[in-house]
Amino acid sequence: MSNLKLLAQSLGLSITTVSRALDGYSDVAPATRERVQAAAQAMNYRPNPAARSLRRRKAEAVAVTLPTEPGRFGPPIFLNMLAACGQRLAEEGLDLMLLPIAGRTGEMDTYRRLLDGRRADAVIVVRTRLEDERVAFLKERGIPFVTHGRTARSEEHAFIDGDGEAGFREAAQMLASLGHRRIAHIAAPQELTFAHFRRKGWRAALNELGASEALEYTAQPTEEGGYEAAQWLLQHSAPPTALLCATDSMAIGALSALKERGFIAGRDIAVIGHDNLPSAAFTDPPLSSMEIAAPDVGRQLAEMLIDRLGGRKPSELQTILPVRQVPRATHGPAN
Amino acid sequence: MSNLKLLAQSLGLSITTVSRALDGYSDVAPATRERVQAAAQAMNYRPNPAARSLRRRKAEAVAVTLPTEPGRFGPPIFLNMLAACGQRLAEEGLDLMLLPIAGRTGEMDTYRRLLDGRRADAVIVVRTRLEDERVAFLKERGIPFVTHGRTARSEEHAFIDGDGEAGFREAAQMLASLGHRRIAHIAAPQELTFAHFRRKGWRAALNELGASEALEYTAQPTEEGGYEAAQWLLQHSAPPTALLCATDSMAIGALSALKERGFIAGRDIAVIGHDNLPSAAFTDPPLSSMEIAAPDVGRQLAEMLIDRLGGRKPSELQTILPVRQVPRATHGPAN
DNA sequence: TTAGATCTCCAAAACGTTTTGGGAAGTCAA
DNA sequence: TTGACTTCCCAAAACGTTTTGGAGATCTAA
Repeated sequence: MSNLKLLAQSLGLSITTVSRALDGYSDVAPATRERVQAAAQAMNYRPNPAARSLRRRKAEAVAVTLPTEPGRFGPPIFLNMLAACGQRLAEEGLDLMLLPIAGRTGEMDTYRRLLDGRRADAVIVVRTRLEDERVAFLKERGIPFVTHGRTARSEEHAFIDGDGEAGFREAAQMLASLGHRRIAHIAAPQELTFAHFRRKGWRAALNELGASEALEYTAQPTEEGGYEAAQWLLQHSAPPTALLCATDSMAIGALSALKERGFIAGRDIAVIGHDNLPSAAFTDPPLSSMEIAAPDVGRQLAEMLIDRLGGRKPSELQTILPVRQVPRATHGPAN
Repeated sequence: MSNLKLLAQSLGLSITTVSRALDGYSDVAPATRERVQAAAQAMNYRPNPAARSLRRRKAEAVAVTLPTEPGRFGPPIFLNMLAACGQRLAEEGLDLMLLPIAGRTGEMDTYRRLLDGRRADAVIVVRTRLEDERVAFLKERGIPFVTHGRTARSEEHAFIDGDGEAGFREAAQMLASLGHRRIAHIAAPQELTFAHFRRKGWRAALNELGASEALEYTAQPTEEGGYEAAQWLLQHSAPPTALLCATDSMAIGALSALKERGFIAGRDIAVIGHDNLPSAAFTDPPLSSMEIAAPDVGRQLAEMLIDRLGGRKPSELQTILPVRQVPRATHGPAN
């Protein structure tokens, strides 16, 4: 409603001085600055964001693109993470834009539109794949970005990720120490980075243990996928005694398949998931899981974006967060 | 990168003409228009959004404010709804901004900042309460908005909502027809609109049935809340034979409490939830639930916002979507 | 043939900031 | 007293659109 011109008039100052006073330049007298600040407060002045970004040639916004295609979208906590991220960004005057994209094909179109149109100064890339063309595109254009999850070329860009590899290795080792020898993995599609690392951790543990066979089944990271995988694994000639699942959603599906066959998880067969979903504590039996040990991934993500926009180098902005085991009742000893 | 000036120069036309040609005004010759369009395409021209909204005095954006306070945020499908909404808005050239807000107090501050700063042309209000100060504020300021969920003064504003009342009435009636007489309700806090209507539907059914008592317990709409509620209800002197839960999350918590007491849902006691969470089909036994019968709530929400921005009256933009029962295995007959 | 209507086009003025390049006092040192 | 520095302020030029208010042609009707 009110703008710099009005403010300047009412103060008997020039627009320039008012602007500089509010921006904290040193070339305005302390007394004037205070006068200006008081008036701005009184008139409830807020700089017009459009005018500001037109002049500054910055959008003052960060975009996160959401692949909507495969129906479901990641763990439910995801929105909370975005909210936390947005909250921190807001403190810096940055808006968080949600950019949904149609299919895998439309994805790059959206990116181009986004960047040709200068609608965002930086981008958050989620649901990263090992070979991710979005990352390639952003790097080529020189747009600052942070990925949520690593890629095959992580050393070249900023990212934040949980150490799924260590988590799964640890979980598999624990299962082994409980006497399990046939520890199967219910994997998510391997082009997804998180799936790749979780599987890798499981494999590493098996290798260390000198396991001869490594039973696994890949499915969609949903309850359906986990159900299907468990069914397949259980009808194997030498069925596994433990199921290490890429996600809690899959683990919940697996639990359902086990129940159908009369197995009791934690007694007849061990099950462990990842994500520590809110409902994980309320499955029957309560699901053993693991989770990123940091309470504020969203905030850290925001912090990295801010640093990146401030010119900090990508190589200094690479965070791998430790994963903590959340043992419950589905991972008893082997029989 | 390229702008109207460059485009105009390369075509030997004025900026005005180029602008009007691209905007489809009738005062530019068809031949010229085509020439301009071709050139724009070739130079990959995109209007600068900041300049455009500065001049048009519109933000070309819609904001949705996310209460982050009570930790968890609504059903997991919520993000998908937002994505669908954003996708439709994008077709109209509108951005979707995520505005996280700290506490209930910070909420109004954020609204003020948002609107004084002209950062959004319209607002989506989620997690509505019956008496919602956000709605009052927006109405007073005359900002177009659509609420996701009704309020006590719904007739005065645009909203989209599921018919939870009918859904819960129907569910209670079905339970009664199965012989249940003590149908308890696990309620969510009644200031939340959805909770109010679901409870209302349950009460209506009980009244129609001439039930003398109406057992209920209110808790947070989480698994923990449902667990706590079920525990309380079961130690009643005349315990219920059916639990009608405000949300699936609560129902999942309730299932866990039942299991602990050795009850089998669907045989010893009936349980029904609402939302049809992805995991509802994989609880043990699979959870009977209900859901909004429309596949595209997000898109409809976007459509209403667009209409509202186009000047359509709120009274014409009020959608109550039917709720469909999703019967599974937790609602057997009474013993 | 001419007055008016119709077609095309355009110069210039916004929109509200930030930033550049000073300018006018006042201060200090010599 | 003078010249060089500071200190505090400002006019004007961007930034890239859209919109206003015409101006020249060309066409139409009498």
